[in-house]
Amino acid sequence: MDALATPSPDDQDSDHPKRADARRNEATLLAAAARVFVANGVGAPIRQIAEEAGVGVGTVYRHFPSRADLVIAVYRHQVEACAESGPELLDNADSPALALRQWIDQFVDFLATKHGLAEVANAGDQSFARLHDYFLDRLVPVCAQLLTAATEAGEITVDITPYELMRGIGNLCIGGHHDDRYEPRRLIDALLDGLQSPAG
Amino acid sequence: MDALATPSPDDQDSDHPKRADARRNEATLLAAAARVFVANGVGAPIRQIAEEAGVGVGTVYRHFPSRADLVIAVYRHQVEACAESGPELLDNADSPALALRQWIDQFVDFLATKHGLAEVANAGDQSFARLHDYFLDRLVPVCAQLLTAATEAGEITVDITPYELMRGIGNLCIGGHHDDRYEPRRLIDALLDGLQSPAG
DNA sequence: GTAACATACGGAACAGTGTTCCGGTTCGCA
DNA sequence: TGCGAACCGGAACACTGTTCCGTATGTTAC
Repeated sequence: MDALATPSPDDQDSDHPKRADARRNEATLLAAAARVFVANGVGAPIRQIAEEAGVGVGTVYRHFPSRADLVIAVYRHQVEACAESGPELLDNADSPALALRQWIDQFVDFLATKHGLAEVANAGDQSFARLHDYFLDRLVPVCAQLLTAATEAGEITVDITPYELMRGIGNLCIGGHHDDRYEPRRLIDALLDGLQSPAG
Repeated sequence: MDALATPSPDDQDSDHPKRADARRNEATLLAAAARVFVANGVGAPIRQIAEEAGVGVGTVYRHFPSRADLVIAVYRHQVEACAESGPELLDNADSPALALRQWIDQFVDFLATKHGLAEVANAGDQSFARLHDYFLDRLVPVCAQLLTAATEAGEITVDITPYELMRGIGNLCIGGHHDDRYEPRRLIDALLDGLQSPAG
């Protein structure tokens, strides 16, 4: 769980606060990475991010030991927002199943707008294991809550684990950009229909 | 289309038949690649395949200009078999929808047993574009036939293109091994249920 | 203000991979 | 047997991730 505790800009409140230049560089790196990710996807070379930030590669690795840590840091806010919107949607929607659909829709939006994020977060790529885990640890519980509510309301009739559902959604989003013939949302809708169908 | 015509062991019947050593090496390479793919997945280093075959890397590239060509050659028979079984299943099954399900089940079997094939065939990996195209060119028409039949029989009520369905199935299979918590088939079943559900 | 120390920086260097290229070898044919 | 074409092997290049260490900088104590 807390293996996922990633350095956030404001946890240098220990005995030895970070040096000013270090804090500055971390912020610069986050901004540079965000720009590069938008332009070239989350798989962009580390060197490119270092150059964009005007620092050496060593500095990148010191702040973010793995590329996954960098990606997590860049998208942390959005993932948190997504996680927090779950209970909210559950309270406000007309039905739990609807809330689940809205929540998933939001998640798909997030994945779709991040060039290559789904590919890398869900595929077996070992170097992104931490990213994979972060997404799952943060979002599966939320998904579980929505899924349970929908099941208890009798709206979801098929047995499926929250983990599987999240994986499935993530997988379906792979390649959703740069191919007009493939629109993940249609399949995701069908999948959710299937979970609600009494056919079994 | 025929941009996918891949060198098969027996198309040197042109004016300049391949030399004996070349033919021998191609066969050796195919066998070696098959072994390495099973052991280390289809993403294994080219050097490893060359070593396993006892040839230089240059030889690998001469016979198979891209890694995708090698993968295609290794799995060609199975893909062909899958493609050919489509019409057969349609003839023999109780209903078109059932035939579609059986066909997809077979395809999933194929993907699941090939270590990392789904990852590489469906993800955006540029160097595997030919593999992606081969799968699609060969299987989408078959899928289309089954899908059309099922739709005309009124068993499939949701609008979806064969291309999208194949992509979706392939995507869902990603990461299906080495993770007991994720069983693609459950989601694929749900997806197909969704396509059949009148809910829309 | 400055000395001394810890911290952080930059980028060279190493390792693994894909891909190309070419000198040398082998095959097939006359 | 001799010769040209086809083929082979692996060195060499390009690109990427990752580590390491001499140097520079910020921070603190005096």
